[in-house]
Amino acid sequence: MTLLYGHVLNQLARNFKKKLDEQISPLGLFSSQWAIVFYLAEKEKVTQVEISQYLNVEAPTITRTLTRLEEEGWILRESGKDRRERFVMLTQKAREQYEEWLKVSQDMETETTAGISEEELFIFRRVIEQMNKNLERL
Amino acid sequence: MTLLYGHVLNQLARNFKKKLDEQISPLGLFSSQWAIVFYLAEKEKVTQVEISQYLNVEAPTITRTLTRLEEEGWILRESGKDRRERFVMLTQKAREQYEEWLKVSQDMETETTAGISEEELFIFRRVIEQMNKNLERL
DNA sequence: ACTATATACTTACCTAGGTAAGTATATAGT
DNA sequence: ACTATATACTTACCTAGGTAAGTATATAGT
Repeated sequence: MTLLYGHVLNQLARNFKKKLDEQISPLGLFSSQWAIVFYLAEKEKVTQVEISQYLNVEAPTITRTLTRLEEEGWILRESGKDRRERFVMLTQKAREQYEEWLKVSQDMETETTAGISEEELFIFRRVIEQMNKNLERL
Repeated sequence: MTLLYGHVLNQLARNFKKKLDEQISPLGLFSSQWAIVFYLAEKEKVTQVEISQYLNVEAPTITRTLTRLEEEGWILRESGKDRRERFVMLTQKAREQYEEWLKVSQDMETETTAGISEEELFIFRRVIEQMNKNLERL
């Protein structure tokens, strides 16, 4: 019995993030910020809780990252009728940059999956899904 | 074309780390510290560069984590003849705890891979390896 | 032997993940 | 209606990843 899966998963996730940051941070965003922007582009207007649940990241982390996105002018926040909530949406400026960010990040995905068959990728995704389910139970 | 692999990889790696931290941090170590301790247990005495290369983590991060391990009494550092180097080794105290840490982390691996066939795990590892190779080229 | 370069590590500073506890508002139970 | 509880977000503080630049020592090229 060896320790393996935690280790290799952590390494690959870090490699991916590091390379994406190299590509996308010169365009004004870090990869974790991009994950939020990508979600907002589809959803128009969401609460912080929705972002937190979608990304599976704790609320305080989301608060901090949104503050940075707001300071950079990529998002706006407004309060709803439920005054505990804050709605988040992309600015026009962010929408103008969106295609460029998307291209960089799609290219990363294409490069990453090169030389791997559809069948292998399918199993890869299934294994990840099963592992996530297993971890939820703990 | 969707963005998928970076996202799901990041999520799974975080889930794994979070659960392992829940289990192992009450035993006096965080999961990233455990990765170093696990390596040291096999290697007896290594330089920081060796740790950095093995884990594929930048030197400044290793420096910081080793400082914490030293403060907690889990490792010792001594300088070699090449006075730029610092050799790192486990303390007796750490060796006494080792089996307990190992058990927790092996149990995590077992739980994580439940319900996944050997064949699927084999392909999973191969895909990860190929993705790492692909990313190195970027 | 001398100087430029390389290597090992550190310092300073950034982002991003986490937990624990706090504040303000909404909801549920009576 | 009133009070206890739940919800949404924030603040404070910890670990861990990164880059850029610094220090001290070793090595290579002449």
